Amino acid sequence: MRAMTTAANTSIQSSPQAIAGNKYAKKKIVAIEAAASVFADKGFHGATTEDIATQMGIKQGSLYYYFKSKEEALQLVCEYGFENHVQRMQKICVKSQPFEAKMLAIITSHLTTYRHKNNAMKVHNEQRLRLPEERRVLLKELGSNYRQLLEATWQEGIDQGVIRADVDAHFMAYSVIGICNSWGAYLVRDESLDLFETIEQCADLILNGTLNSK
Amino acid sequence: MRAMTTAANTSIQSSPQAIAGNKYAKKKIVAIEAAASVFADKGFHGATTEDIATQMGIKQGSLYYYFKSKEEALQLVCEYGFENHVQRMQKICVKSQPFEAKMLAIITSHLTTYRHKNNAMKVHNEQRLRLPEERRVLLKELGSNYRQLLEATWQEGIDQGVIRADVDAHFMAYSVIGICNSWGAYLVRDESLDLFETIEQCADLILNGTLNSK
DNA sequence: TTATTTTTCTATAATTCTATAGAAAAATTT
DNA sequence: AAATTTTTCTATAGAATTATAGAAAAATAA
Repeated sequence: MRAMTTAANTSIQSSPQAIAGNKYAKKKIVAIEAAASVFADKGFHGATTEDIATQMGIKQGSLYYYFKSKEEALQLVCEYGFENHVQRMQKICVKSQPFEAKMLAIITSHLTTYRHKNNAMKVHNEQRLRLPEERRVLLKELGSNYRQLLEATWQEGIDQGVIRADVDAHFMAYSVIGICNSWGAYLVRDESLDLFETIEQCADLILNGTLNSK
Repeated sequence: MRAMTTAANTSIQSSPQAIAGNKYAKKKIVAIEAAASVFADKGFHGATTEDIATQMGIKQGSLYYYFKSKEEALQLVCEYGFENHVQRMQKICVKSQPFEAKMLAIITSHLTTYRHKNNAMKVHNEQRLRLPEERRVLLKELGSNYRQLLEATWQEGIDQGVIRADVDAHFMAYSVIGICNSWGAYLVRDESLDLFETIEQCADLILNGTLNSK
């Protein structure tokens, strides 16, 4: 059985993750979250590997048991922050439901992600461009996936006549992302901000605008 | 006359700026813009003083003729990027004009600033928190000034009945800033984006929302 | 308990970066 | 043209940082 583990190990992945399985994997997540918190605070270049190690209670050199490099750490943080987010988006968009419900779900998902995995999402948005292209392949795919889903949803709304015909789906996709990211950053910064009130206000702004229609 | 210059110099300000007057001041702006461009690209900690010097065609050590430190460079870039912006905001808000015209002017000013002083504004928004508190005194004042003006404008609109009574002026102030910053960043990134179309679309979204009212 | 594996530690090589000092070059004034 | 001032350059001290190697400690399995 040990021989088997070792075999699977070298053939599939030679990382300690594959060897030790659960325990290592769990602490690696702790490491990713520590890195997320430090990167969110100081930025990628402003953060040191010592900061990250200290945050998780180990010494600087020991960090390299979990990351091959500081750059890899940033990559993992970004992917960790963005992956589930996109999956959730897919579930919302696939489901057949009225436009307004969909949009509310999208905004809720986006802002809730900030509240939960706050640091990693923040790092994804603010620091991912510090990564070289090679390390952004997955992130790019996820990102364009996300935008496409959002844009298609707006087009649906237009086609159904729920949304004004002169609205530009592309513009709105970027706007929603912009609004959510900007309020998301506030949500991270200020714990006292009410999540649900913010969600409602964002949805109201995006759908109804602000003019007194009477 | 030389004696006088020297006197004025030591009593008021001992910087070379005060000594050489015009020429130095002009090249200092070149230095600030070079720093802005490099900081915008690589972030404060990711940028080196060598990058900035190279950008303006001088050697690393010579840069210190214009900046006392890299940190001072960031401070000057942020102030340079934000100052005129806030002044313009004040002019718009003081002038008595209908709410909708005011809001359009605000958005136009904000996005136009990006197109022109693009890098410095971008650096102000993305990198100013890398400065220690002491260096952000002026920036903070400018920022809270800006937000207050914006919030007061929204309150005016509500009081006049142009804007729905249930709209939150505070929320809207932050939202406008968020939308403008996010589209501003796109404007910097993508030269081909049409400025005036973007302005119109932003205003339309903020005022009318997207729902088909009929 | 002993052996093995996993995790952390210490120490350090190698590199990079900021800031300074003093010399050199360029520009300006006398 | 000579003297003075301004601007840039070279060289470098000193500090910080990443990543690695091998020893030590802790945890797990035999």
